Amino acid sequence: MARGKVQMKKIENPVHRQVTFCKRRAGLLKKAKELSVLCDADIGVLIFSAHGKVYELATKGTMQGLIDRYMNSSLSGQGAAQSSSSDHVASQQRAPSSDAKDEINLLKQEIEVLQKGLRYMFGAGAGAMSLDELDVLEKHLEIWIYHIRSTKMDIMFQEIQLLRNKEGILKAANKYLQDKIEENAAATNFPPMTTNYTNYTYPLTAIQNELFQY
Amino acid sequence: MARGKVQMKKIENPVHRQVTFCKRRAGLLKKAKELSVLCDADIGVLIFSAHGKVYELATKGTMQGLIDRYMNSSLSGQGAAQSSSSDHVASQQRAPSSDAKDEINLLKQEIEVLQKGLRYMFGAGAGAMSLDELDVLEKHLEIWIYHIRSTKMDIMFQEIQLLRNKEGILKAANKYLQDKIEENAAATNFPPMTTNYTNYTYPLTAIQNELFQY
DNA sequence: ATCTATTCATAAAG
DNA sequence: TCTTTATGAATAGAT
Repeated sequence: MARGKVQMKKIENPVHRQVTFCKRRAGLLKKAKELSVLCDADIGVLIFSAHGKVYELATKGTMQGLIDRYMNSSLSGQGAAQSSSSDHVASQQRAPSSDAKDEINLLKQEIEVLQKGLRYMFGAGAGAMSLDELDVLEKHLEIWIYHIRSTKMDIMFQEIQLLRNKEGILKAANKYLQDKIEENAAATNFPPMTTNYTNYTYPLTAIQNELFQY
Repeated sequence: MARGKVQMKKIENPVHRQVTFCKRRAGLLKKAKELSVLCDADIGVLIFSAHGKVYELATKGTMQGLIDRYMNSSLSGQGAAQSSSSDHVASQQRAPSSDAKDEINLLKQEIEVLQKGLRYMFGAGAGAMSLDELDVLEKHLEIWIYHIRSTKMDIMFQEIQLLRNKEGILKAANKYLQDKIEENAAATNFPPMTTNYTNYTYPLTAIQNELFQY
């Protein structure tokens, strides 16, 4: 960059490091956006600062959406992308159209690993799995758990939304009915009748008030 | 860049677009690694090409690990994010109904305290931990994550129960009010009034029937 | 993939 | 943090 080539190691001066962090973080996110727009790609960036803050960018939808997509693609893409502390490396395609045979073979391999894993879990084949196989198995289990949790969350959240809607409609209906009763009471010209009506409606109002404080 | 300023829109020529995608993708990942090294940050990058390929980079651990970390941090909702094409937003609180809200806030505080503790631990004892100690720590963290997740589940489940109770009581109250109206209608000796009442109650009954089929 | 003319990003300073 | 500026990096277009 400017005024001297930069050394590729951690900047020791905390002030310099912080300043550089801000600048380069902004630069990185800008580059990500540009790549996304220019090349029609969807990009997610997660940055965890040393101090624990999280910065994120999702060029399409939400980060959660991109994560879901990533999880799904790594289900079929398994081994390829190792990324880790150095490389990028692309993983597989998810499109079933082009290489159906390859995909089938991949799935067969996957099933084999998983069957082996199941045997391993039940103690029969302890020691029979290689480290690599165990890595694959671990990744699969993580993804499975992730999917299960995510699905559970979605279902529960949907149910909560549904119940809230029901509640709103019921409250409205209830209010409507009450108004009708009061209206009728007002329309009636017999004082004793009015008293009668209020005796019926008050308890309900009380119930409602309690209810809606949750 | 070179030979003409680039327009910030999708490159229409597919060949140009592909070339630029490769170049800029490499550039972006390089920048991410640099930022990670220079500023001691942990970065994850996910790139979904328009053709469905997935490219990833995780500067520390695995992408799965970074995702887990992201999920947990967005649970405690600190959010210092930014994002451009749309947003970001780091806090995604979901089921806040007064009761559950308090519990969620409590958990958030607890998580924050624990995160501070962890940062302290890592900062103070980095490099000083043995493999066995790290194993113990890892196990603890797993258990911790498990507890966080199951607590989230519990809170959501409680909210569902609460809403179901509310629903039941509201239905009862509604029925009671309807009965009152019908009772009044029967007690009234003016035919036109009776017609009036039924006109009011039928629509509501219809609403209820629809509702309770969910 | 390689080359090169340009624009871009940014380290250091204010 | 924001601005300025000198200079190293990234890269569009061509080969």
